Amino acid sequence: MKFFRMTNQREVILEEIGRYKGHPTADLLYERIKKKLPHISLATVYRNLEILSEVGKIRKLEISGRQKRFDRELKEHNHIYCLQCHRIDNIHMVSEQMLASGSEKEIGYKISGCRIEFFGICPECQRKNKPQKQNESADSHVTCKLNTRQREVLAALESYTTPCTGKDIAAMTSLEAAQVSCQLASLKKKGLVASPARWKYKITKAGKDAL
Amino acid sequence: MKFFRMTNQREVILEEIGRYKGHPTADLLYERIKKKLPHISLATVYRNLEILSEVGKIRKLEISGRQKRFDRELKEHNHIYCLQCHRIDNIHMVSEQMLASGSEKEIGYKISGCRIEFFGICPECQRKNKPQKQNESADSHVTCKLNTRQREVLAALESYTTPCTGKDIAAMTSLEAAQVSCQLASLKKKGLVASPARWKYKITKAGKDAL
DNA sequence: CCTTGACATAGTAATTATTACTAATTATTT
DNA sequence: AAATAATTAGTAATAATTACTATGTCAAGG
Ligand SMILES: [Mn+2]
Ligand SMILES: [Mn+2]
Ligand SMILES: [Zn+2]
Ligand SMILES: [Zn+2]
Repeated sequence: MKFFRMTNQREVILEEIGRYKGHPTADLLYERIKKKLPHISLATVYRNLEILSEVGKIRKLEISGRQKRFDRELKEHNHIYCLQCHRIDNIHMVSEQMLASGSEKEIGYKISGCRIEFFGICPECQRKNKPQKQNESADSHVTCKLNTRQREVLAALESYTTPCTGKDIAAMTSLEAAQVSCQLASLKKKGLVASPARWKYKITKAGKDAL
Repeated sequence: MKFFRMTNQREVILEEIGRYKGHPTADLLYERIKKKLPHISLATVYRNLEILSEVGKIRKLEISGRQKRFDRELKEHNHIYCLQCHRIDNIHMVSEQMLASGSEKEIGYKISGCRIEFFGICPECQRKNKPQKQNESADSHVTCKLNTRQREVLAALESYTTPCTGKDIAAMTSLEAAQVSCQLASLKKKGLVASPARWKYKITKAGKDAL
């Protein structure tokens, strides 16, 4: 494992976040830190803000579509931001209560919405994470049924909701039309694609599983 | 008001989002649209995705710290994304229910968290939005009590939680130390800053209001 | 028809925030 | 002290998005 050194730069960065009320951006902090460490580099500030948030000394705040911000407050809390001036304030209630009650008065915001994002590990990634020992066997075992061309065709089909033609697929992939129709035929035989209408193809449940 | 023309480019963009299952990014859509309109420009795709989401024909999805994505589904729903591969899926329950019940099985994600962001208009912006007619009077009325130097000093003080010295403020602003101490004295007389200890200054409630 | 002005476009340049790279520096372990 | 590991400043590069510019399209109104 990697050893974490509390360097002078890191101490000053931490101190400056602590001194600052609110949710400063990396460049704002840089401007301030420069006053104390005139030779520090912006890259150092960025790198250390990242590292400090990884080791849990600060929190990284990623508000959608905006610059990252950093937070000295480690207690669990949510945030509210202004659509107009983009300032960010703390909020200490949970969503439902919040929206229901008239407690918006408390912080003075006129609330127009709320974005909720869950995150975690998707089924595919969970599957990918499991096998660690059988590197080569896994590869040869799973792919023995699908060659790269078939896989490419299947992947292309998977991303469409409506049935599409071989030409469509050829356009989406690096394959030629002839190659595509050849692969489609073979995939259809295996039951991985279906043809709801002449020249129209669509991935099947089995096809999705095979991917 | 601005007139919205449904151009060919816009039709193709809309159609391609509709055909695509999931939450495509601008560049992915561009790659596909190019197959149909080889001369379209990436800037046109970006511009129109923005406009189409403004007029409500699609939804813009801004997942924190990542590329924007677009969604043909207009019904109200939330999203879940994978920390590892960054794929995004729909989710149709509300936060609390979701986390409580074991319904994560349903979508197969291993949920590790949830980000909640409220947004709206902050008190300051609400205030700023009100006066529209008295442009010049507002300016002269509010600022008659605070000159730019005082305002600068006050703003610097406001952003600190701990009391700080005149030197601190001088470092943060474009002002010289002498100027700062002169302004601090005058601000203190007006009750806009307090001095909890010799050489240490701190903004007062009145000072915050004056800003 | 022909002009006028609003809207849109392709192509490109510029911007912004962030990350990657590199050689030098500093701290830690042997 | 020498070897190793972590960190740094400075700079280059990247990625996504937006701004700019000259050109093109279209729908009235005379
Ligand atoms: Mn906070
Ligand atoms: Mn969706
Ligand atoms: Zn995943
Ligand atoms: Zn605001």
